[in-house]
Amino acid sequence: MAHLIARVAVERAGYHFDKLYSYLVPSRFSELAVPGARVVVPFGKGNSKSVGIIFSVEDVSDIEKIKPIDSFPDREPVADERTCKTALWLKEHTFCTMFEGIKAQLPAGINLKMIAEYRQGRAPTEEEKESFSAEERTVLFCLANSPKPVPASRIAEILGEDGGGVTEGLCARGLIERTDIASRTIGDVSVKLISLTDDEDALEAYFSSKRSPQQQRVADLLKDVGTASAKEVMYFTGVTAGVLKTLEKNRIIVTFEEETYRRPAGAAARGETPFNELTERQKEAADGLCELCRSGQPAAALLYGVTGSGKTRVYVELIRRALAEGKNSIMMVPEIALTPQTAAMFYSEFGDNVAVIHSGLSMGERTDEWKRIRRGEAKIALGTRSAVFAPFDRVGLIIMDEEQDSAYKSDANPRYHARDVAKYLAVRDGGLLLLGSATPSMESYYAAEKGRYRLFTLPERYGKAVLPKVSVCDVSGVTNGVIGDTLAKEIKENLARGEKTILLHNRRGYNTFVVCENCRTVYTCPNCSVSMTYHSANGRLMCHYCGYTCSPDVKCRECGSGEMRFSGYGTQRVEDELGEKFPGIRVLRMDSDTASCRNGHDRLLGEFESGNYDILLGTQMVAKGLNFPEVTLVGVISADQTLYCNDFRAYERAFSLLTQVAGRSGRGGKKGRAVIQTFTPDNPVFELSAAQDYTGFYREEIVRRRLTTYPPFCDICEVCVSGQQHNRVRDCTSAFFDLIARGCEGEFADMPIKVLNPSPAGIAKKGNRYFYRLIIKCRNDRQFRSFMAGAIKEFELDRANKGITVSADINPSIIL
DNA sequence: AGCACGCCGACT
DNA sequence: GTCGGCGTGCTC
Repeated sequence: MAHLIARVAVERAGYHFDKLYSYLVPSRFSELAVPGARVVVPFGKGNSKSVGIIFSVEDVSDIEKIKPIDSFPDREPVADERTCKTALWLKEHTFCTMFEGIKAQLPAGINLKMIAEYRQGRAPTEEEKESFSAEERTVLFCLANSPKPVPASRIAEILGEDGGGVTEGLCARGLIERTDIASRTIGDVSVKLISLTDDEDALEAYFSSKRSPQQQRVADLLKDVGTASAKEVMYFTGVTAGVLKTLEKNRIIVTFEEETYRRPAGAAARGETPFNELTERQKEAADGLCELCRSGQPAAALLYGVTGSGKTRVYVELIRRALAEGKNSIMMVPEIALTPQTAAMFYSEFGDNVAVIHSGLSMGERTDEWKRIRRGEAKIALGTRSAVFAPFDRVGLIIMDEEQDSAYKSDANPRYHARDVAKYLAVRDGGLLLLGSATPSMESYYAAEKGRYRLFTLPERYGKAVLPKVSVCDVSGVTNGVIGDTLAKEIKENLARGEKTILLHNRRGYNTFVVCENCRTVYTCPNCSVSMTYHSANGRLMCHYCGYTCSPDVKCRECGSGEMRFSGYGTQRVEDELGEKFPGIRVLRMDSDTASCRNGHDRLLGEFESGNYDILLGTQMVAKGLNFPEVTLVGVISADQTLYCNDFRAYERAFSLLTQVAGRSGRGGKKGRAVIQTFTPDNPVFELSAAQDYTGFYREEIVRRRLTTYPPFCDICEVCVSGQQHNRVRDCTSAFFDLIARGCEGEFADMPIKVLNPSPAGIAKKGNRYFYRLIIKCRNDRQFRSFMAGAIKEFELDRANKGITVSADINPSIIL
């Protein structure tokens, strides 16, 4: 007799034992068992429940050792065969598990987690009643008084930190019973936001009597910033969730789930008509690209257009033509550029044909948009990196704007690059992949040069806009602050004329480090190997990596001296300096401290655009994608951290950043200026970016890359090893190094590969975990990937490496 | 990772 | 003679 068997990718399978597991399909589920369907299955010795995805279904006669599927949580499958295939592709290329490969393609929030619930079991005997511990009594009492099963998290809450040993013991004796159920996770999508109550009288009344300094700090912070996420509030004030709960109970703070931006209704977005006729050059590019797209053959093209040349105009034209032919399009932009304005622009052009995939959408909205694509109701997906997984059955056109942007590379499992996924899809569906940029990545321009991508160029700025005048200033002599004479003069001039200025500074906080006057030791975070930053907003020292905060009254850990000097400039201190040097100046500061509540970013930009501000001061986030015609001056406080950060892509990134920043200035009719401060004004990067001379930069940089053998002349594979104990992590990294060396001898002897010596990662300790890494120069082909997959499995299987985590990242965006 | 099985030492 | 240590192997 034949039995229906499902081959399932199981969530709880680790990389080295990740494969399809067979499960019996009970006959009542036979209709539901199709590829892409989600299932709950027993897994492992303890048969604890795990979520899984069916990859295939088959008939088998021998069902020995095969466990049955527990249940189907959904009415219809969440994925399909193509999703499964792409998952296998992701596994091959990024060393993730099949389930992780599936999960990456589903909208966040659709995910199920298995959680344990407890209910009362048999009645205890008299002797047992005598012998219960206090904790056991608590648990039993709680379950006896609850009509519904109690989730494990609740029990953990009641018992404090524990919960594990106690419940297990009771379970084993049958006094309580455990069930695993699938529950929708919500936490990762919606954000709990907090603000102070509107009732000012109640607020005053509450704080008129003495309250704990923790509560006071929370109130002060919220007075300062208005609204912040619960996480941020804890981050800034160093209080725990309990304090927030108390305040909520007393109605001093209100909490709410963030309502993110809704789909703007139709064309109501902006009054202007954004799209004029195509220029001659734009038309040429659009025609050529359209032809590639129409061919139905896989193709890749690079659209290189200087800032302000109207690349977006070409994208829209292409999408319009693709749509006319009934083809689906994916339009990707870097996270920072996906603003409600961008979305509104596409809605007004394409109406309901657009689905937006954005981390800012609520779980429901995101799933809805995803479903509209799946049902074929939307033919254009607009979004960030994850939009590459828009569930079209076939995609004709994929556009990546600012393709060099590092946001297209995922730095969590699966560590994919959207560009690589897009290539895979273009080949699969016979589509066109279009990469657009004013400063293409070295890899892409090289490919275009070699003829692997078709190259299209937009060499002129659109309309009347002219290149800004760029001054590069040596600030090595500047002692009173970080704003040099030239920049100060230009700011003053802009103030006098009533024109707006953008200032870029890459460090947040007030003082970027604290150092002992006596022994010169920098005060670092106890959990991470980074210096503590002083924040004036809350008067505390903060770690920007793990969120640890403490009072600024610290003593040196080395010599015990209390003489600590606060030093280094963050955005908060620059803000102060501006206030001192230009009395009455109106500064809007934008960094992750002020912009990290959900719509903070958009809100601040809106305020700058409409509000009465003279200067927008911020970190990276002010540099990209902004388009304010009124801005006539852009200043970079220091270009040196970007330029000299020891990453082989530092020059490329600096060039891109400076070119974009300079391109911000003078977008309207007026001529713009840019001031770039540095200690090394002679670096050729400055002159090249000032002239917006990308090809000049490319020609210099490509020589350097060739000489030092870096991409595009090889691929980089970063193996990251981490764990709790420093010594073990170091030793296991060497072990991995040896393992690779041994592996290279036999079947892989002819593989081009160069393994650099193991070294501590740039930030060697993060949140009490130590990180080491190995850099491998290689050629990312099938042979190398199968070699690495084998090496990782062997490493994980070896008991000597127990408790150590290893991950491999091909062409990571940043090597620090 | 997480769990059960099994083979050795310390204890009743 | 038994309880429990953790080394070893497997996950349908």
